Amino acid sequence: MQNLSKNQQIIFDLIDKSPEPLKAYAILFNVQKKGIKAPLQVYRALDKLVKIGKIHKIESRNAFIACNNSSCQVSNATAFSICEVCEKVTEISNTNLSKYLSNFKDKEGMKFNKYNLEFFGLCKKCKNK
Amino acid sequence: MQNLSKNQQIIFDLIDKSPEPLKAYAILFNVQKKGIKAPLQVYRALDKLVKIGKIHKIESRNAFIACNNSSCQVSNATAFSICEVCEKVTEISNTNLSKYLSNFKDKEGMKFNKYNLEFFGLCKKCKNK
DNA sequence: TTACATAGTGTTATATTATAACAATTTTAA
DNA sequence: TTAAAATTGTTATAATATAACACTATGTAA
Ligand SMILES: [Zn+2]
Ligand SMILES: [Zn+2]
Ligand SMILES: [Zn+2]
Ligand SMILES: [Zn+2]
Repeated sequence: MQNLSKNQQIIFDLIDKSPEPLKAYAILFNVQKKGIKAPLQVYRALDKLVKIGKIHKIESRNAFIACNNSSCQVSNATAFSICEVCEKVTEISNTNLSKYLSNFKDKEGMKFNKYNLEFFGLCKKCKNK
Repeated sequence: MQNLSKNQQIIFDLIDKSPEPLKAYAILFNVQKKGIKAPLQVYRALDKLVKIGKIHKIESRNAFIACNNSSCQVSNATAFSICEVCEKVTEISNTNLSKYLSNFKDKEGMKFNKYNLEFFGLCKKCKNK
């Protein structure tokens, strides 16, 4: 559990308090008043935060959310649900699922040290409309 | 099983015969001799081909591969293994896995009509080096 | 404490990926 | 046959991400 650098902390705080995934340039816009002026400064912090598992990238949306799963300190096994109407994203923490996927072997018996799963559908709210 | 339009067919053929996932601008470069000159022409064909399940997008790589799974004619349930060394991508067709994921319910009992799963690790070849 | 490695910062420029907007043509099906 | 839906062509531009270089801060081990 290492300390974050200045830029990493600024960017993590922003993502962590956001109710929705944030895109890199939205982050850039938001942190310019704090002195972070260039895309690279944002992307470097994002890369590091992803690497240490403080945030995750939602690949299908090119957006970033804070990890909500204390046991997920390394970002090697992630699962999300994504509402196709309101774009609400929720990290899924399900022991059964993560066990199943971590132990999954392909046809040739290969196991994988990392996975990312994205479910798509309607969230509860959007379903009841 | 609808027929493909001219541009869709050209682009599908290219992806289908490629041993590796292709990126949109690599596709564009390759089909320029066939008269497809602009990014949008490529992206429109890709969108359609993804929609009808003839190809899939590898989200973490922004690249496209042909579907190798005859039962996967709609692209609503996809799984891939990706080698982090040589970038080889293989579509996984595993009844047990797809059943498990299609029936998965989250904490609130929600089911999802669609998912995409990407495994990362070393392919057989890269592992034995 | 010095020196070395590692990680982080700041900056400019540029590469890569993807869509907006508009006009025309072709295909499909009632 | 005619109207809707799908596809095409084109120019311009938006959005996402990295290269390259110079410098600074931090940790660590002699
Ligand atoms: Zn997490
Ligand atoms: Zn919703
Ligand atoms: Zn498929
Ligand atoms: Zn490999």
